[in-house]
Amino acid sequence: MQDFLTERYDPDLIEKAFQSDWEARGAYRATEDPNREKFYCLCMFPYPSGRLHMGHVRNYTIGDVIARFQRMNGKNVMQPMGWDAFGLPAENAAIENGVHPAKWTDQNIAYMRSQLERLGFGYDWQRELATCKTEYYRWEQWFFLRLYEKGLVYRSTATVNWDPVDETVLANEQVIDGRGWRSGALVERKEIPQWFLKITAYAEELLNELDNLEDWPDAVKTMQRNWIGRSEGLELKFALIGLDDSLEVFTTRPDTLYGVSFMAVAPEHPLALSVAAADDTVAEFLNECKLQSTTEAALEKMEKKGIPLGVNARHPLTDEPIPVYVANFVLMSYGTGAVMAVPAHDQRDWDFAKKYDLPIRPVISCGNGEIPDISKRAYVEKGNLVQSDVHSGLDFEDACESIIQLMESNGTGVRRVQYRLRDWLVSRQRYWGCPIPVMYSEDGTEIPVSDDMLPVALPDDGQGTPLSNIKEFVEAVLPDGTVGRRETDTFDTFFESSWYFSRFCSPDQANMMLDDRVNYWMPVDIYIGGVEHAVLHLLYARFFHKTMRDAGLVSSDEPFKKLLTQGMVCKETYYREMGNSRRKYFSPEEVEIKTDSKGVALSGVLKADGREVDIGPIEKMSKSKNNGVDPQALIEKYGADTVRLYTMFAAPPEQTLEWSDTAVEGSFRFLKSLWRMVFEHAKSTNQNKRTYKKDELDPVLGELRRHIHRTIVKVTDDIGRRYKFNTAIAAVMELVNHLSSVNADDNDTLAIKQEGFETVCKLIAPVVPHIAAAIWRNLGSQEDLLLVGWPEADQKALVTSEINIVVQVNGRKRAIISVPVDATKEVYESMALEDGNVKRFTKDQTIRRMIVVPSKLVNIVVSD
RNA sequence: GCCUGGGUGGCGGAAUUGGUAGACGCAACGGACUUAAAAUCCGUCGGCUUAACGGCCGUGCCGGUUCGAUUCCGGCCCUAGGCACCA
Repeated sequence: MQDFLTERYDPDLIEKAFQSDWEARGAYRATEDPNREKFYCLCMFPYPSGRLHMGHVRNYTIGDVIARFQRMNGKNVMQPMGWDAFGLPAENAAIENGVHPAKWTDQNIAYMRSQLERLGFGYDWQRELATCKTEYYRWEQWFFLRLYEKGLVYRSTATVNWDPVDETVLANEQVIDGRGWRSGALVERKEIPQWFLKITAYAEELLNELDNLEDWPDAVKTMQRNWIGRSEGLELKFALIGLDDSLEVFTTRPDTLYGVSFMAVAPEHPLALSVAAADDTVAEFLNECKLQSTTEAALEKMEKKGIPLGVNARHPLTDEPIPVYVANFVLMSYGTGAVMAVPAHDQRDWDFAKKYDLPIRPVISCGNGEIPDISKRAYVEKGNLVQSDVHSGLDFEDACESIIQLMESNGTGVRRVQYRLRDWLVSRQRYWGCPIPVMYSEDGTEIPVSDDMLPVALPDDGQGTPLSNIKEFVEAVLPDGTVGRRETDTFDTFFESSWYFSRFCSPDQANMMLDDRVNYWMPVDIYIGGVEHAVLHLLYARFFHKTMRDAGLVSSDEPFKKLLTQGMVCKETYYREMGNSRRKYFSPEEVEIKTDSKGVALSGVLKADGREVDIGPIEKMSKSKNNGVDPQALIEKYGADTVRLYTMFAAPPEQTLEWSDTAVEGSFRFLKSLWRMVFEHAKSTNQNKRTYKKDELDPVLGELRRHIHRTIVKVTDDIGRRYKFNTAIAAVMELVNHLSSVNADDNDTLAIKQEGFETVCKLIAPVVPHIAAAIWRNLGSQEDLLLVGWPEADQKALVTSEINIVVQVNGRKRAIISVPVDATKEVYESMALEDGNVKRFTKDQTIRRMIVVPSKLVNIVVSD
């Protein structure tokens, strides 16, 4: 390996030299070793979209910093990388460019792998996997069959977005303003049979075990709790007058039962469908509902509408007739698909009742026992019951208890725990996914594919068309020799991403899904990825892991010990209005920004035509907003270390990072000047190691050495405990500034500076491994920086005799004084009172109190 | 609409357990070097005020708790992410 003793910092040369050295040595290969403490460091694997984006760079740099830090601290580190390779974009590319999804995906993987290598990430590439390969997905087909055997899989109907022109199912993102993105046709809701996984069977455990995930962010745990949405209440039947049937509803407010003034069912509810069969007005309303979006957000935001079904239910306590409506805001997929409405005590019911002039009957009193004012809005607080027959006067708890018991005793109701969480719909009507291993006989009977027929491989000739169009795939010979048809749905890609972290432990295992090695590495010690995955991916992965545990494949209860949710990478958007509320977005490279003297962006001009563009809000870098900054260009201009340093320095990992091109320059400048300083230093020491006597340093060098060791403490804590890489880097910069300000060339100074630079090397090695390794050599060390341990602070160097404390008068800072470290409370007080500026503010005043916080401050409370 | 975050100088951010608001960096401005530019180096840098020491105001807005609040509590505004077929 060459030396790098040049004055000029040449990142390209250095980085490529070390990267090929690491590769040749297999420096990041991980092997199981029961005698060493393992550390499994994992970043969410990427979708191979074509090129890395800044979100990837940020994500993987965070992971690499942590992995390198843990390695230097003696852990047996495993950091793998793979590809979440099934998904929609590959199908779109196939349709648009005529290239097969597999080929498109493989090309993307090859290019993106080269980008990751160029960034110097310490991955064990021998463990690389891609979910679109049969070696991977055959095992999830195998495991699906185990779940099928256990009854955790079932088939049922569910709503999809249906494009009536293209006759195809659309993803939510393919529906734009209610129309299909290619055909432009109005999209309809359609019910089709699909496969589900019974995640609700694990709802209780998924909820309870959140309490044990100490190293997960509270925000994520709260989101998952709310998503699971456990609630206790009453499920009860309202008999339908004149029909031999009843309507089941669930309520968390049984105490408001006497206030029910109407009922509402979802448009897909059997009752609504049967009425519609004979009633054109209702049928028309249901058709209208069919044009509504299938997303919950859209359903909640739209105008609440309903129509009476001409059917009445009987109130189970008062026997009164209650009108039944069909309403567009009731979700068939939540609860029973029907609700009882209490307009006096629920705002949405109140709005609906006002609109359709339905009775609003208060049954809950305010604090003082009075009937609340419900003329302007619903009264949603809890309180004592009124106008509720024998239950009047009871409080919330007693009323619920008493009403539930009454309903249970007469057989119209039952106490129930309800979850908001719905079963996981795993079917997708797509080509580029893992085929669901089921066949059907002529009469429609499900026949699971037998293990020895696995994998059910994707046919090669699909070009983004659904599997149902490929005759050779659909037709299959059943075990009894007759011809049946294959299931043509493929799995949701969350299926693949729910267990890849376990497969990384035994990626080469050809005979089993997982082997013993999984229990050495799992659980993942730290899992790093975007906050946008806080609920779906992370909940599915937890669920899947538990089903694997119950199948005896893994021994841990939870897959991820610590979770670090990384913030988005954002950037300004540039666009022009194109009419009918459509916008055309321009990429940052296409736009020139004019700023005022303070650097605030005033206007943007499109380079191509010189005309102005609108500057939009700062948003997550995305294809649709065309506001991505290409990391490749930055790597080529500044090198990987600068890109890594900037992304770690600009913001703490959890926070959104607003991209700034100019600030990158600052990170490059820091590395350049560090390089030059070490070069100058190496020249003046002539590569001779110097020693010094710790006890005989002059005060300036003593302070410098204290700073070196204080920085070790700070950086160790910032990276190892706080995961605040930005402040760790700031602390190193401060130390470097200090080192550069000491310019003598006597023996002691050079020796302390040597100690300082060596420390800087080790402290920044996780962030900028290439330059750190090169500088390390320039400092004259023959050891390999990868094998050098993390520095330890010399406690003796940290000792100081005096400390600065703040003196406040009535909570306002008036002075900073220096006190001996071992000063008593009395010394603090008398020294504080002696200060000149403090005296100005205490003169002619009476001292009421003195608050002393040792080694921090003294607050003198005075008054006239 | 619901759930979860965030709001601090011109900008990114710091202040770790309620104890010095603005570390570190970017931009800007002034100066040195240079034929010139770039690069580099030195200095200034929240607002108002003061000859200076210093003082007053200031962490989205309104209110509260406290000797002391960017930090805790209540209400409001703005903003980002998620909302089950983007991954």
